[in-house]
Order: sequence, then structure tokens, then C-alpha cells
Amino acid sequence: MERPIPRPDHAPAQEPVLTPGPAPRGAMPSAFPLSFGPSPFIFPPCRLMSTDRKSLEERAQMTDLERLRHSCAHVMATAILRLWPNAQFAYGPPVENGFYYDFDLPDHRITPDDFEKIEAEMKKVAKENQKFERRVLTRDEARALAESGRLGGLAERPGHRSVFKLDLLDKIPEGEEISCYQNGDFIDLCAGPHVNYTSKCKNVKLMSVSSSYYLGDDTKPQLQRVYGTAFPTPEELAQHLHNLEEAKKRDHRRIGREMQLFAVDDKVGQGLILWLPQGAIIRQQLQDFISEELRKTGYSQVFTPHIGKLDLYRTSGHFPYYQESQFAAIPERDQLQKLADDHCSCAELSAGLASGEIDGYLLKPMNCPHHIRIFAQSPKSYRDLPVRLAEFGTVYRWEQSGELGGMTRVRAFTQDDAHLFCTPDQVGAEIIGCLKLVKTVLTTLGMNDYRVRVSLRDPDSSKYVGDPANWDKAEEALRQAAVWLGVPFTEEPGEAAFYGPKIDFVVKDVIGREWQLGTVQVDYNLPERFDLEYIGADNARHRPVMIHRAPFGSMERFTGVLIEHFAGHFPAWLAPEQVRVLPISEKSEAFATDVCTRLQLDGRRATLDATPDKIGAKIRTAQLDRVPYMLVIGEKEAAAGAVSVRHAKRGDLGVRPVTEFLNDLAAEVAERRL
RNA sequence: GCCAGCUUAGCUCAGGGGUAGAGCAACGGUUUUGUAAACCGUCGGUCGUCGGUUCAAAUCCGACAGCUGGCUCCA
Repeated sequence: MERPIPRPDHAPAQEPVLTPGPAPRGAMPSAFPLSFGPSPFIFPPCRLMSTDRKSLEERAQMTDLERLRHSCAHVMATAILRLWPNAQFAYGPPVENGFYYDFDLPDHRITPDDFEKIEAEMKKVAKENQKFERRVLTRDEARALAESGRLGGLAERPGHRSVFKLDLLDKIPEGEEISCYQNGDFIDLCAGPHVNYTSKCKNVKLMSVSSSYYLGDDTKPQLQRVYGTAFPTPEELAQHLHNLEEAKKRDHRRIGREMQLFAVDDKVGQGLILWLPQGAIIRQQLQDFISEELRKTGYSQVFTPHIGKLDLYRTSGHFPYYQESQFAAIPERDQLQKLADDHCSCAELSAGLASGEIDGYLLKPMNCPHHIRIFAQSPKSYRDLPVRLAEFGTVYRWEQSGELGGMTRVRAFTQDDAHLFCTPDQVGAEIIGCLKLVKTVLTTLGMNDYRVRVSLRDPDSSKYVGDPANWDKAEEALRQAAVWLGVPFTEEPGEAAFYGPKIDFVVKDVIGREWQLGTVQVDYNLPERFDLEYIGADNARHRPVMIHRAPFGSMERFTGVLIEHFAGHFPAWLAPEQVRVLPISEKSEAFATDVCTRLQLDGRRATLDATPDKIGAKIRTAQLDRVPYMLVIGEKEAAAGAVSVRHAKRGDLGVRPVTEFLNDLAAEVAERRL
């Protein structure tokens, strides 16, 4: 899992760049400049997880619900063993929405069709009301049980050692207490805690089956994993299942299709988002909003191309270190032809591209090298700093096909990117500036349900680039900025990348998965690699500090999260269609057309529903299309020069003069009211 | 990439070795309508693609593509 940490003094070309090697999985390596780390910025499909081993004390702090679910995992294992006695269990923790157990079962593949059978067996185990009994073991006793196949089994299983339990046993540090839990015939290596009797494990439902690698490591054996959920009462279980159904209705993929916001077309390619006209409106509004804020806060907007020379990314380090996360390099046409004439092999081509003997281009995985070269276009004085370069820059990442899906896990995405070049003394103020921007935008959108992670350096380590005094200042600035934000935050020492500390914003999607949105990262490394400098007040050359920031990560992911946040009911300023004018009959159609035209002239996105439907049907259609404002117009309104206003969420708002409605809506849009 | 499940009309889905089904949408007509569904009719699919088994394949088998979930929130 640990990757070598690229240091500026390492020669990139000496790395074994051509051996594909295991792709980084799960927690992405956090070691690269801006970065292919667990940042969105950065890497779309990264979900968050901690890799620290929990202490026994921490484990004992399980909530009651977690304890119940953990016990349910044991009950499920018991049931599965009754059906397939040869199952080898690995581990079965409680997780956020339930529990799972990983096991190897060579003679049978579990499918959802088996759930009924397993659940029935689980109900029997619950009915038998077995007691969960804890026993402390010596390492030798535990080992003997595992050797006989007894651990994670209903009986001794000659010839079937408890292989995973043996391995897990080895992972328990010397001096830590080793214990097992028994319910009925089932004995499992387990730190606990558990509920007292299996009768508590009645309200259970198996949810899904999947595969997983042992320890999440794709070089280890592949196991089957069954997910389940459990609650103290049947009512809570039913409520949970109901909530899941409701959540599915807000899934951005479903709403995106219903509202025709975006599409993924397999003729274009997996993980490549097509913004449909309706979705493009939303994105354009968001970008306009962000750009407006950037102008107010002293950013300069730039544009850069979608590719750059390979050498640029050799210098930045992206190409050598993250090759497996990028689209393949594009060789120069002339050189390619020459190589073809020489009957050069693909291996030679790869090696040539890696070593630099063959020139080429790369679809850009990040915007920073381009921005760095913009900074370097002219000599800089300390008076020029900070330089803030912003771009809605589209970047391309090679994700494994199984990782792709929706707008949150894609292969091409547009970052609301910016790079700030400043003096070490300016870092604190710049960080605060970034956070203010984030807060402005998130507040405007009513998104208050997020948390923040502050990644700090490990004080005992010497692996970091840059002056420790500057790190201290930057870390303190990040911490203060997090406090100032006023949302829950955690400080995570040792989680900083080698090149600088950072702050990440984390939100949950409707299915409860956590995603990183934005990030603000301090970088002492890239200025070094690109030999950036400015002339200080002392007339000497100094190295600037860079800050990477993408408050929303990517427009794709952010829009996906927004769709779910609003369940498709966007505020008027974002809504693809803001107003639908609904004449009651043809008698009032002329006036309705007039109103619609006035709305359009006023800059509103308005349409007229001239179908022969009755008003109830028109309202229903507009409602299902999630149009925020409906204007009902009959003969009364036409006579009075008025409209009857109905809001999709707030219902009937009464009859108002046309001009009043026009002005109010214009103000609502201009102020970006929710 | 790997494992599992899935792919039938624009959408949601039923069916299933022997002439392809429903609702909604779309289109045409009748209705001139007051805050979440008027009525009648019409159109629409080589059942993801390719190959195999069979007298016969949407159905069974295989490959491929795509979609969905998962791939240590540690005994």
C-alpha cells in the first residue's frame, strides 16, 4: 500500500515506471503533488477510509447498534456454515449501514437467490437463543484452534485450517489480549464486543453479495462478501429499507436521466460525461457564479489546452509516478512512423516514452503544470504576489472500468481549479481566502452537511519537503480556517502529503457514501521541481509557495452531489427551466404567450404549455419536470394582467400582477436565493 | 482490472424453446377545461452485440460490450 515517496531529489526516470504493478487501491497514495491523492481534485473515485489499526479500547467503544450488527455477522456466519460447512471466514465487521462477512467458499457461489435460505437459517439461530460467550486465549491456544479448523467453524475441520484466522492472529500485536466468542457451535476469533444472546439478532436483512480481496489487496485471494443490515426492532428495519427506496429516487443518475441533464454514451466512452442542454445550463450558472466570486477576490482566469508535452509531466512527476492512472501517452506522429518503419515493439515504444527518448504528449491529468508555466512567463517580484490563476480545467484520468459510474466516478472531469503563487508569509491569508470562497458558495447552495479533514504532517517524520517553520504556519492557518468554517472537522496528523498540508471537504451522497469535494493544498514541492522564483524585497531570489485549490473538486461530481442535494428541485437561479406558463384553455393562450415572451425578454428560462390538457394535468407534468414556478393563466388573470403563481415546493402563492412577478423573480435569481 | 447481478418500446417493467406484452411518453382526433392524471384511437421492439445448440432461440450455452453493487470504516 505504501508507495515510495517521490522526492524532488529523486530522479524520476530511475523509477520502474514501466512495470504496471498493482494499481493503488482504496486509499490512494497521498504522496503526489496535487495529486493523485485522496482528494477529489484530484481523484474522483476516492472514497475515504482509515488505515490505522484500532486499539482494543477503541473497539470496545462500539455503539449498541454496531454491537448488534457485529453479532449479526456472527449469526450469519453460523447460518452459512450450517449450509456450507467448508466456508473459511476472514472478517466480519459492523459497517455504517449494517455489517458484512468475508469468506472463501470454493464449492458454491452465493447469489441473492441464496439469501432467503441463509436468512431462514439465521432466524433459526436467533430462535435457538444462543449465548455469546467470550473466552480469553493464549496465542498458542488460538493457533491450535485455528490449525484444527475450529476457528470460524462449527466443529473441528480436519484438513481445513482456518487460514485467514491464522493470518489475522499473526497480525495481533504481541501483548494484546486474544479472545474468541462462541455462540452455539460457532467459535470465532473476535475482539468483540457482542450482544448477550442471538435472539437479539432477529431483525436482519441480507442486502447484497459481492467479491472482495482479502485485506483489500488484489494480490490476495478473492473472497465472497455478503452485506446485511440489522436493527433492534422490525419497525426500524422497515424504516431503513423504506429510506433506502426513497434515497434511490434522488440518485443523480436517475434524476439526471429524468431531467435530461447528462448522459454517458457507450459510443463516446465509459466515464465520459455528455452534458445535455438542460444540464449545461446548471453547469454554466455554477461557473458564472464561481467566476463572479473569483473576480471579486482577485483571481485571474486563464485557459489552457487539454494536452501538454510529456516532458512537462516528467518534470512535474505525474507521468513517471502515476502512469497507471493516466491515459496512455500520445507519441509524436513522425517518431511513431519512424518506429513503425523500424518494426519497433510496443515495449520499446513504452520504454522510449518513459525514458524521454521518444517525444510525445499527454492528455493532461492535472492543470498545475500549465499554470506553473503561465506563472513562469515573466519574472516576478514580491510585489506581484500573490498570483492567483483560475481555470475550469478539464483533466483526464484512467480509472479501472469497474470504478466508473454516474457523475461521481468518471475519466474526464472539469476542475474548478486554481493555483496561488505566494510568499511563505502569505500562505495563511491565502488559505483563509480559499475557505471563504468555499463557504460563500456552499452557503449559497444551502449545503451545510459536510465535514472537513485537516491533514497535518507527522511530527516524527522527516519525509516532508519544505521548511518546518513554514509548515507550522501553514498548518495553523488551515486549523484556524477550519474552525472559522464552523462545521465538524478532524485533524489528521500524518495524513498530509509529503509536499504540504491540506484541507478537504467531505460530503455524503444519498446512499450514504462519502465523497471528497474540494480541497485546499499547500505545495512546497512543485515550485522546487519547476525552479520557480521571485525577487524579494531583499533583492534576492526566493522560492514561491503554491496552493492548489478546487473548492468543488469537479463540476461533474459537484453537480451530481447537487442533484441529490436538491433531489432535482433546483432553486430558480439554477433550474434549467425556471417558469412554465400554463393557460387554462385556448381562450387565455394569447395572454399566456405574451407573459411567456415577457419572461424570456427578461432573461428567464420560460416555456409555454399549449397542450390541450386540463390544468390539473399541466400542473402535474410541470411538477414532475421539477419546474420551480408555474404560472396558471385563465380568463380572470388575462383580464387583470395578472398571473396565478404556483411554486413546485411551496404550492399556490396566489394571484399577482405580471410585473410584480417578473421583478420578484428577477431579484430572486439575481440574489441566487434558495 | 477482478467478483456477482442485470440488459425486452423513449421511460418503468411483465413474460418466456413455437406469431412480442402492459402502463406512461409520443403522435392523431374529441373535449375548452381553475392548481398533481379528461376520453377515444394510432405509432413504436431483429428482446444489448456476435457466435453456438435446436426443426425452431427473446428464452438454453459461450464470448464480448454496457449498466449496477462491491473490492480492509481491520480478529
